[in-house]
Amino acid sequence: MIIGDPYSRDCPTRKVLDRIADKWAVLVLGLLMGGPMRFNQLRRTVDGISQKMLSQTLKSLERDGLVSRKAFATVPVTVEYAITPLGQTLADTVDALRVWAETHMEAVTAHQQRYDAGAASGA
Amino acid sequence: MIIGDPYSRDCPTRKVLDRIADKWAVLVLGLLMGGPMRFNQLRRTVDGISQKMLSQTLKSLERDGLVSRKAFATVPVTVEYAITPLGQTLADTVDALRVWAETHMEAVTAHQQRYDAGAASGA
DNA sequence: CTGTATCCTCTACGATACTG
DNA sequence: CAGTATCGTAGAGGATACAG
Repeated sequence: MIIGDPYSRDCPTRKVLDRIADKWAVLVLGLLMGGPMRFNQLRRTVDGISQKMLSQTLKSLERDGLVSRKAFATVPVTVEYAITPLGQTLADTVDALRVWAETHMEAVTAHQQRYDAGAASGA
Repeated sequence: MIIGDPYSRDCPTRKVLDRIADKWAVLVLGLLMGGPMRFNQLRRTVDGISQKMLSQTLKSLERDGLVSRKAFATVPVTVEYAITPLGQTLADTVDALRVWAETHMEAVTAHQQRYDAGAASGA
């Protein structure tokens, strides 16, 4: 049954991949590393996210235990989201990708340009 | 304009994220770590991938310089794909995610179940 | 302020068929 | 065997409006 085989359809590793695939989740997670934030505060900070996606992302992160939600019964309801210890471990891991990007993105871009130039001239 | 800010729309880090987001790319990359493979060989090994996606994925990986393509002018054309040194560095980084998954996936799943149970009862 | 529900579009992907 | 081109569909995600 090979539960650890990423090449089979049902594998926990693929699930993590899908979570990382969600760029909004990664972005929000990274943002919360800097401390708790409120809903609209997140929305304003993450460039381009819609309420729907933010809401959806936060709910998903909370369900996974990566982020915690705390509501305050103030007059206009206030909600604070914070990263959990578990979420912190994932965020740290994902951060390695950011480092990779910063280190190698230039090489990738350069290669893309060479590739595009070559493909255009029929090579 | 903060080009290095992942929270702005145009940021190299987001591009890497998008690449990782592509589970097929990750899967193929991981597979090629074990040595060069041919097109249909990859197709047979990666459970559930379509020719279209495999073709597309390989082309994309090649363009990024993460994978190299070598064609042999045999009677039925033979093509071999191999991971590049650059691709290797990414694969290694991504592997950290696999490790995270194996380490924490159980905790995540457990939390999901608790969450679902709580949400159902209205807590 | 913090969400949820609805609609609507747009694209990613699979299936299929065809070429070198 | 290795790919490309076309078509159809399902789902992701944005915009909007509404509710607690």
